[in-house]
Amino acid sequence: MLKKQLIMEKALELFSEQGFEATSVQQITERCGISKGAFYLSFKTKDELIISMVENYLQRFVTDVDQVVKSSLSKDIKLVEFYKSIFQAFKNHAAPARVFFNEKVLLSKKELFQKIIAYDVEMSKSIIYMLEQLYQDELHETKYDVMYCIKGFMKSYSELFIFSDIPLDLDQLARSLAEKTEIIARHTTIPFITEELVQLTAKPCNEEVSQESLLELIGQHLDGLEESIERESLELLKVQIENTTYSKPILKGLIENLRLQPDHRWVAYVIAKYFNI
Amino acid sequence: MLKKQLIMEKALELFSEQGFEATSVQQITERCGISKGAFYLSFKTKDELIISMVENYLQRFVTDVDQVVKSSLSKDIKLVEFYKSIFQAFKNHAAPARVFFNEKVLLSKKELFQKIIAYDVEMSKSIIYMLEQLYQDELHETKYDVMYCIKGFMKSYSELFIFSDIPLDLDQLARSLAEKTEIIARHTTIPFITEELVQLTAKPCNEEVSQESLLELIGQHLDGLEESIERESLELLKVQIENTTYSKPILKGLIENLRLQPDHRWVAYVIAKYFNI
DNA sequence: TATACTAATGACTAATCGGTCATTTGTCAA
DNA sequence: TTGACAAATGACCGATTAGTCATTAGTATA
Repeated sequence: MLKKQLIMEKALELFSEQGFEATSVQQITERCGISKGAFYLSFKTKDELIISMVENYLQRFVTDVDQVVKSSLSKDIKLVEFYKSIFQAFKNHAAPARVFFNEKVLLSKKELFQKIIAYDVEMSKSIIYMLEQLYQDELHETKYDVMYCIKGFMKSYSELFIFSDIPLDLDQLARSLAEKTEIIARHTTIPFITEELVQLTAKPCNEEVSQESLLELIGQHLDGLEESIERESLELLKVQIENTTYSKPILKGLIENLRLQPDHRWVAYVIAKYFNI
Repeated sequence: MLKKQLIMEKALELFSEQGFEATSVQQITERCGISKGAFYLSFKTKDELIISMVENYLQRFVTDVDQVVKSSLSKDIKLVEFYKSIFQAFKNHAAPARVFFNEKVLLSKKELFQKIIAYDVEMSKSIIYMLEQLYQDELHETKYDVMYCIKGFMKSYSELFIFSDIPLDLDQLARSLAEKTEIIARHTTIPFITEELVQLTAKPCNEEVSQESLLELIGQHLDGLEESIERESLELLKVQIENTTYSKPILKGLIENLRLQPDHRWVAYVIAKYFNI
């Protein structure tokens, strides 16, 4: 789908310049050099466009970071590489960052809110994974606080990339923040963020996932999905939802199959939530 | 002006629910129980409303914090009280916080952008004042980094108040963050944020680079720069600024020569901006 | 060349927007 | 009761919006 990509790119430019609500479909199609009708061949509504964009760009950001975290880099340099990859991403993709990290209008649309939260949770998990790897048992109660600090560093320092194009030394920035993280991790004694708190913020809308809406979501995903492990997993899960049979480990495995493919991460997240996994 | 206050309050509710662009004047007047005409007796335009609101709420937030900073509290407790006042404000005024700290659509309106930046600068100044008071000469080069960390803590932890209404122990939060700040201040050795950088972000980025200031900057760089490709490039560029002769590709090449050397990256950036390259 | 089919168009609609202004309502002193 | 003045109204305006659909253009097959 080349057309879809083109629209997303140009729309991104406009959203980052003017904001989502203030940008009209007309403007988007003009910048693409296509007709208004052509837009609606690619996306059913304007909302569908922004949803696709969130999936496209946030997905990439989160998985990029996760890749560094899960890489075989030595402990000495992992933290530095972690920060370097994050700010490299902010530098190269300042426009999407501006839109998705700042435009919280998006949060008034429930579906998007959930999705953005979900990606934030993914990011948190990556960071926690890294911290456990780096410090193992040294961090007990302060693990989640260190995670919050890291996210704070990201938020604060990323503004340098988002609101200006001053040339910055990424290496030094990464080393500087790695040192700060190290210091915080080694010396903090007063915890505040508990595991319980993290779980609470992960699902602020304690809205239950209804069986009906979940089956519909799965139906949509199955459409236009060719024969594959993912399809089979999804079909098995669908049966499972209608009539419980398998045990938790099997379910978890099936969901994990889906999670590997970026396109299915969201549906995997929702199913996991439904089964409380 | 009671009517003005009423409108601002109700508008704030709606903005925090739906965002600025997505909220119509009609909706505001309906919630206020007044007519559309009455709205325009208080505010000339919808934009004037949001500007007034920014002034009203951000003003209060910044001055509240500044009051604590400038107070006669002892060093031991000042940091804790600083954080307590900040999160107290976030707790009590979650709605304005949601609007003004997250809705960066506002930034597409130039006048507002400048104003919000101005308040951010005020906040930074308060924090720096506090750090100088607390640590005096102990912090040399890392002063601005500590300030960025504090702002990062604020951004990260404030989400707990903005996106949920979980009951939280403000005292422990403040003590926890005060400890983190203390640790960072005492142990950081690798600085990243320089005074120059802070001044740059304080200025609106669209500012034209004047020929005069540019020549001065180049002059500074030429001093203490021995004979080299970089020096020659810089001298050629200096001549070029005073009297255009070369074509764009040549200029770009000369600037590129400078960019390779970290020390000259900044001057390269400014020159590129001057020539619109 | 004729046919069949998809991709693309842009005039069109109904709704909504920010903003205006002739008119009505409410409140005084005389 | 009247007249004068300000406060408040809401029908109305032109512009703009998201979204539709009859029509046309382009392309592949027969």
